[in-house]
Amino acid sequence: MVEKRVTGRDVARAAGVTTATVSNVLNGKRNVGEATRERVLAAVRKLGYLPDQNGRSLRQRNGHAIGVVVGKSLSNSRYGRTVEGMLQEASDRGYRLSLCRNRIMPNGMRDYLAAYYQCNIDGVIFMSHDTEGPDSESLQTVIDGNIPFVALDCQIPSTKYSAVDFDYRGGAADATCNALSYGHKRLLYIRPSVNNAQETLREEGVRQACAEANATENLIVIDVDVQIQLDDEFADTRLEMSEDPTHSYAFYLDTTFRKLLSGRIRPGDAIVCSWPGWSAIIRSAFPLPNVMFTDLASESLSMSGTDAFCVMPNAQAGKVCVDTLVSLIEGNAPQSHLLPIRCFDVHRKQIVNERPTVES
Amino acid sequence: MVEKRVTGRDVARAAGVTTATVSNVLNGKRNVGEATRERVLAAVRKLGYLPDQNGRSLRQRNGHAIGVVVGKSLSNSRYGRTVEGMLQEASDRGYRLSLCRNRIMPNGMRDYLAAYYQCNIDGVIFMSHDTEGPDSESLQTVIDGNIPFVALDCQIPSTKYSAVDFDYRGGAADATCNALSYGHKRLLYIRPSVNNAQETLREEGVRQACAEANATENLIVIDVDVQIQLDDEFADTRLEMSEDPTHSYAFYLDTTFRKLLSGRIRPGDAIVCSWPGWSAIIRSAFPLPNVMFTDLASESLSMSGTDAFCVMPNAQAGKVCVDTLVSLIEGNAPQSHLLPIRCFDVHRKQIVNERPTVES
DNA sequence: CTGAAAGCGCTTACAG
DNA sequence: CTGAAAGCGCTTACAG
Repeated sequence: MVEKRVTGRDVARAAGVTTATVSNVLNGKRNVGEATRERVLAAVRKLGYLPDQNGRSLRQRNGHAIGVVVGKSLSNSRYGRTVEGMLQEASDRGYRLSLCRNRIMPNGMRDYLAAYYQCNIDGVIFMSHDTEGPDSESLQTVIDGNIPFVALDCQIPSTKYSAVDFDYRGGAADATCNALSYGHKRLLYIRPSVNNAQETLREEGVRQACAEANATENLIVIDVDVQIQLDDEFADTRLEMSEDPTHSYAFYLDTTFRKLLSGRIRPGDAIVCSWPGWSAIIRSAFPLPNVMFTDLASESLSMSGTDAFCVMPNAQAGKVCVDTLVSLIEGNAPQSHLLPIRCFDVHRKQIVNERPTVES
Repeated sequence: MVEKRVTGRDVARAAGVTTATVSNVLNGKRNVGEATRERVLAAVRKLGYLPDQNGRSLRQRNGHAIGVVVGKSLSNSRYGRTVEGMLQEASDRGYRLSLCRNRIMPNGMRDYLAAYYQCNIDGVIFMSHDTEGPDSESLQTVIDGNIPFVALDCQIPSTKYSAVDFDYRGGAADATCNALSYGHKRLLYIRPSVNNAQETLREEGVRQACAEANATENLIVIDVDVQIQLDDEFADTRLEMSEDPTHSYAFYLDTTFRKLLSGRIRPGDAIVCSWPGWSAIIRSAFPLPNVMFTDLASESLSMSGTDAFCVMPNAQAGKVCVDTLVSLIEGNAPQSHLLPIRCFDVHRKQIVNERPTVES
């Protein structure tokens, strides 16, 4: 596309040196005389030389790029935020971010593994979608091939690759503890009827906090069928494409909550919801006095519809993933990280860092 | 990392041919005898050969990758959705997606231009953030260098590069027309006090629809100061990092709306909001009867707090961008696209495709 | 401290 | 229809 590419040879000629010296000046691998160095740098500036990364990668046997498996989930702002954190950290560390899916290629291999073997990427960050991790066959390939691999939010610890996870249990416990501190009689915990590690841990956290506050008998757990969202990869694509707008997630939830919760919420209840935005929908459907809402996760507009919510450290998770992966690529041992989830109380305007004293 | 890389030479040896033949079989560039072809493919399968893309790119002078400038905006679900559309289309077309920012490098060049000159990417899709496009110097570089370039949502048409834009005017007109069709006395249009193409077009659409319905005297335009969000790149990072949670966007908006709109909303009003989620916040702050809300944009949970909203064709925009860019890379002329924005009415449960008849 | 040369893995004219 | 060879642009031992 460009008429005349500037190459290392052009710079060498202009500076009166060889391409080896140009390379050594730019990469600082070995000592170069000050005068020569200056001449080379001047030529680089003058010609606007930017080394071709393909030649570099071919020779060095690494691509200076990280593959990020985003699955079907990038429209979820949570994952977007995570990728943003990754992007910042990766560019600071001289790595590019290359997006992958989790699709099976014609040869039966997942696309992100193929990208690795094709030397497009030096390692993989696998972002799970609702703690759904990589398939076991791919995981075995990762282990056998010693592929630098970070599993984000997959809840599958291993000594063979790195893992970054969220402390769902602790976050839920803190949030529940905060809710109980307001002295409401009952605690309704509304969770999706899906069985994954995330929801199991959250429920454990809720139960644990209730037990510690001697409020186990006040806890009512309500399961919500969210099948529609989990089954249909293209639910909101259909909305977007105007093909079947009534299947929208929020519309479905609103309808579902109205049916499911009718007559079950009472004034004076404390309500803890597993997923972001649920508080606002339920509050708007059941405008009862003296009900305290908490979401165990948050989206951008969460604050307007709830009294407290957990803040997912998504950007931080992205950074930690990149750090951990680069460490693996450099030959270090795998690490595991468990990131804390903080609960923010809208009225008290503060993070509930430690569990507040219960006033029951 | 991998102990023993499988190379084209290994395949050639196993099949009793030269590397040239292996390449020709895999790329289908020239005719290869059926028997030879079978032998090569068998060897490829047996050895699990995946060609190194660096060697390929170095020789072919292109990287089979597209750069996407995501700026500071990927945590906005709208842009995540767009990237999702790009990813699907790009992988279908054999291109990788490489994330770029819009940062100035030490040499004074934007990172996405550097990536192009380093042959990391074959072209650029520039996703604007609130119709904020590339700086004019970079744009000149793009034009002078004949760099394949697609400006998404930048509202800066040119014959030198491609542009994909949204029909904000048409969407706003349709939505306003739909709101007027309910026969409310007044129409309050609540828009951010920012001067960009997007907001200008939306207001034009609103005014145009009012004029066509002879309702211009019923229109009241209210500007909202959203300075906090536009000024502070890290507003929600601070929230996430627990550094200053009270500056959250939603919290700020809630407070602002309560002050700004106090006493100005009356039962029986129709309210049109420029940005997604505003309807829900305002409705919850002013629970008045018989008020009809419309958002001129949508997020995932929009439906629960509003009566009608515009649906941004984000995934489609992503696909169109990739198609357009690939066409440019292949040497075709630049194109311009204007994507329609549909308005969805929650009660009528349908897309307002054509403007409904006004019943005033 | 610097140069001449080899080679990373691929594709593509050039011969036959 | 297939092979032998050149070369994409870089980095890195190897000499000096």
